Amino acid sequence: MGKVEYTAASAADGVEQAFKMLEGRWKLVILFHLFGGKLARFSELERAIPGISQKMLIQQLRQMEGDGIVRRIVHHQVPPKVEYGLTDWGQALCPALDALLTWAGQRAGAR
Amino acid sequence: MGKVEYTAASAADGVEQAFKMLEGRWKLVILFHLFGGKLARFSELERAIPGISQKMLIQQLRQMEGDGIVRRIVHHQVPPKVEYGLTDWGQALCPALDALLTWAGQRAGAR
DNA sequence: CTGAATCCACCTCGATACTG
DNA sequence: CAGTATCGAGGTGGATTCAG
Repeated sequence: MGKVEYTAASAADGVEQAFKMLEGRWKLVILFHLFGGKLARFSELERAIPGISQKMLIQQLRQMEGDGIVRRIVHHQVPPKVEYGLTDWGQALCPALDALLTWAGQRAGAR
Repeated sequence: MGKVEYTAASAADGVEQAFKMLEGRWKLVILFHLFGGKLARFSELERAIPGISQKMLIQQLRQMEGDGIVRRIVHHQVPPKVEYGLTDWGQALCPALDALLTWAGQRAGAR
């Protein structure tokens, strides 16, 4: 494929869209609980993330599902059982988040 | 250097703090206009970023200044002249933002 | 030119209670 | 267990006006 030139504006656009998908009080926290291909049930996440409400949990999950980051696995049975995991594209977030973590860490070292 | 173990919670914490510094409707856009060590005056940024208000511009700049991402260079003269640029730490953001851009790009390729 | 100060509409989030 | 419904407080961004 051809080389692509990014203007400041278009690059900002791309990153901004990516950012929007990860914005929200709880998305990152949820994401980290799902990294490594781990699956978690709704109630497991609820317990694993102190302070989150059901409303927020389901809302953030739904949005990320809509963005193609998270996948939802429904087991038709009683009592209901639903598991959440990352899509391949969701897993691909790791390096980016790692870079951010590195950046955050550089602050302490720099002063 | 020593190997560091991150729990899901602590990693989320670090990235979340980093994220908070970049959150906001305009910060990324501003950042991209400052990458590469470029300096820009207040009014230049205002013109370069259509749709932003003075309030937002100064607000986002101040916050990033407080976070140590942006530096403010004041030239004492009339008429007033103030330039903005990135700190070294701010420049170090590039790889992280690049990773995010890559990730965003992978979506189109995957489907 | 740079920036501070108001006023206001909107959206997000939290708490609570309820349903299949 | 998994999710929905509703209400209200607070924050955020936008427009406008004023000041050094």
